[in-house]
Amino acid sequence: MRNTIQKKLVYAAVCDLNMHATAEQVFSHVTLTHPTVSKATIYRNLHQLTETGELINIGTFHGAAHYDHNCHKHHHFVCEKCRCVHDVQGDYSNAVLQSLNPSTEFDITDCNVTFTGICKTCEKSTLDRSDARG
Amino acid sequence: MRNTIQKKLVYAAVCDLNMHATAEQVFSHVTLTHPTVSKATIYRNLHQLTETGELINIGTFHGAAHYDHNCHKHHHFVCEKCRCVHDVQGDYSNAVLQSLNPSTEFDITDCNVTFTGICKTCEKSTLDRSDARG
DNA sequence: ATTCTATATGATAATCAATCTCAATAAGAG
DNA sequence: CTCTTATTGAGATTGATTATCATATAGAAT
Repeated sequence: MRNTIQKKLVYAAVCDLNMHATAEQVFSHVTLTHPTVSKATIYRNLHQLTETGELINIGTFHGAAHYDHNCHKHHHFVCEKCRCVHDVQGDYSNAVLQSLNPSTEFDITDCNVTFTGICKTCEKSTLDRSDARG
Repeated sequence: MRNTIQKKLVYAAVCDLNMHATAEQVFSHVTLTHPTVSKATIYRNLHQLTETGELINIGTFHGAAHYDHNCHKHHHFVCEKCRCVHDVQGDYSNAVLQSLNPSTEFDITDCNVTFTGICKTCEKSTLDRSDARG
């Protein structure tokens, strides 16, 4: 595994963008200063950095994956309207895993807890619109 | 909302395929007997049936969505190798939600708990391969 | 510093899942 | 049976990601 400048740029972008960036956002950010970096390189490095544990891949169930450089245990909230991603502090995975009956069909090694709902921004804009209607 | 034969076929396919089918699998199954049904119709009806609560959309974080006709509260296990989906009985969402500190940034209305690991089939084939190597 | 070689890159095509478009069809109310 | 409107089929389109492959380069060995 080589420490290329592209890899450093990808990692730096996820940090600079301050949490939860998509591959597309990383691509835009990197190409601002290094216009020749390929999108494939962005994806390849996001993968590699995830495998080495330097980044976390946040699956959101719909659309693009988001990436997080905050690798201490925590969870995420995904807004069902705008699909923005926010941190939820705490570690609920272990509690769930400990209360789980062991399965004979498969070896459960982890559990993903993702919170959903509506973020304050979307909630506010909904209220604004219903106000406007009467 | 009309009760078209296509909608019945889609629902029946998810049941016949016995849990966790993808849109693609539903399409293949339906077109066995009704070759003219369009893929768009499969997707449209899977959506509609999910909205009415007759089906559940199982997000797996990677690849296609799976659909489940078992609508009583339960969770899912996703194998990280073959990405097969299995049921995990119980309802851990409420327990997690109740132990959660209320957020001021967003209204959390639900939480998704998905278990990951390696299924017995994949585990066995891994062992077989390492046996073969020595 | 120079050479070497496997890994990484850039450009782009290909794939995969899902959605959109729109004329034609058909549920189901009247 | 008629009418209205939701639904359909076919295929184009989008969006996210992966694959391909000749070229470039990181880093180890000289």
